[in-house]
Amino acid sequence: MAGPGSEFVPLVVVGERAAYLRAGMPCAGSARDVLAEVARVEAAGGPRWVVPSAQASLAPLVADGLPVARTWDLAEAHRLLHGGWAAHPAVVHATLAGLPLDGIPRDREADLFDLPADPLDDTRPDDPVGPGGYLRPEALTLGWADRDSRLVALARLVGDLAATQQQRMAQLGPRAVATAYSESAAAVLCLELERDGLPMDRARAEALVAQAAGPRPTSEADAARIRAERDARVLAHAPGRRADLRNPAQVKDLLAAAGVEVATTRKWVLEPYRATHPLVAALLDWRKDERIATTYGYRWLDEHVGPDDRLRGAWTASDGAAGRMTAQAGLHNLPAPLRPAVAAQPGHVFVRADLGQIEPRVLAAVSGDRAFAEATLADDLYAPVAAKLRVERSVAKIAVLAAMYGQRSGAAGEALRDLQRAYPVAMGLLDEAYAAGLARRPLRTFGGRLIRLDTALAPEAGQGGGEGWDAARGRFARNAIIQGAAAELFKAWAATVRHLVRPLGGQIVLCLHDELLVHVPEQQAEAAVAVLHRALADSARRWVGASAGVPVRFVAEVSVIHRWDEAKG
DNA sequence: CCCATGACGAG
DNA sequence: AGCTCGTCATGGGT
Repeated sequence: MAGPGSEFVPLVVVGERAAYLRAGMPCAGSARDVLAEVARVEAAGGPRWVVPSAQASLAPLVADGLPVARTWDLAEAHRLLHGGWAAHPAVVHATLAGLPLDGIPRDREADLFDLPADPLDDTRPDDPVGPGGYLRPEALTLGWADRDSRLVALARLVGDLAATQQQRMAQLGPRAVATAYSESAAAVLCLELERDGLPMDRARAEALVAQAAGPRPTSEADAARIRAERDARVLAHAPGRRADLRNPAQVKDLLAAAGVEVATTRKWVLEPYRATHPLVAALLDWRKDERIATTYGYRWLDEHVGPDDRLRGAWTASDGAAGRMTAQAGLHNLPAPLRPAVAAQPGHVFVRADLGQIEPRVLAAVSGDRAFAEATLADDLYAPVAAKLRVERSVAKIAVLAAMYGQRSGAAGEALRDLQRAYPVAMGLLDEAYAAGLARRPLRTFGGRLIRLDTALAPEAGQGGGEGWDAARGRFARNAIIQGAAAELFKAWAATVRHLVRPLGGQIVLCLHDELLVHVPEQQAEAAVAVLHRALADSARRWVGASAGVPVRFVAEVSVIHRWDEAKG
């Protein structure tokens, strides 16, 4: 008896029409009817729904609150297999058919007029693949898919494409297939994150914005006055001079007149001068406030925090580089001073969990370095590394990070050489990645994601650039295999947590590279804490899988809080 | 109006 | 340290 999810069911939604194909039997019709049927099938222990993308096919189901459990996402699978971000169905199809991408036909009409076609027009064939072998540009519009037979043909094609992708994944190994599952789940999670938003304390947010940006302006003129006052507090330290603080060149001159000569006015350049002249300190503080005033101010609140006090932004499951999740509306770069405004709803708490020392632990896993894997058994991985290298912990930490990210400056020198001797397998993997970057040779992450280096950081392939760009590409490659693998483990963890907290009435409300924020009724807090730990153990074990010579330990710090700033800094 | 750049927030 | 992302403001081009 096949378990849930072992059955693959292609599902396509085009405007108001939809179709799926189960065991060769089509179900097609109005989107409302078909999706109601999908919900019933899902509730009865669903199959794995094969979709062109979660965004295109599952958005209406997610909007209705259906917790779609298992999917195969053609777009995410494509990004995994072939790298980059472009994953339109036409791109997926052409790639799998071995056709050049620059031959993909464009149909302006389909873009502009997404309307049902004339029902008497029977001149167009029912094959979604056109005469040139490419997917018809109009195939995913109602202009073409306006009748059941065509929707079913489309679903059949989607199923075939997924089958081909699976074969290619399987050639990469079982881990790549598992990664395709969790990447697909992440794409659904992205829709849920966007639907549910991040709970906010609006009054607190307004107060925090006011602290940095002043009171809410009542008019354009009022706004200008407040801005001028903010500027004046900096310019007071440079009497007799005028400068536009938003113009780096003028700021540079202003600083020079005060005796502070800098090449650029970047924060990390100025920071050392903070104490040398009060102007520098005032300027740096001004920039902090200005950031909140312009980017995270009242307009941001009004635009992105809904009437239900939830902060919402669009999410993507994988960026074009190493495959991390991204979010808009400032969800991934909320300034620390605003974090107290992220607050659980009454009767609820946040369970916050973040992965400790995730990148070196991932390095141990993906390299299979036995000695380094042994170090992961410690709560603090750098302690055993320091002991082995006979150096201070801080030195060991800098050396490990330098190895992973390709530091050029600084003095990690001798420790780096010792690191090479102590953990040759892990360091060798990093060196291979660096070499691949130099040679523009593509890489794959542990989970099978293709890291393309022919286009990355290339001014123009072949010409120019020089050593600076080559080395930058090397560092990018070195970092991508770690960052990318960490993103895969993170998403596998998140997908597991998503399933396990639902019965508790909980939901993931934020994903932050190595951190999960789960919103849960307070009486379920302890259960959720246990879930987060268990989910990590399970997903890490599945993810590391057969390569486990020595087990690699992953750890999560989990805390129950009411406001986001409560847990450790 | 588009686009590159500088600056900075987060991990 | 090094890498990724998103966002805003400026200023040089069209």
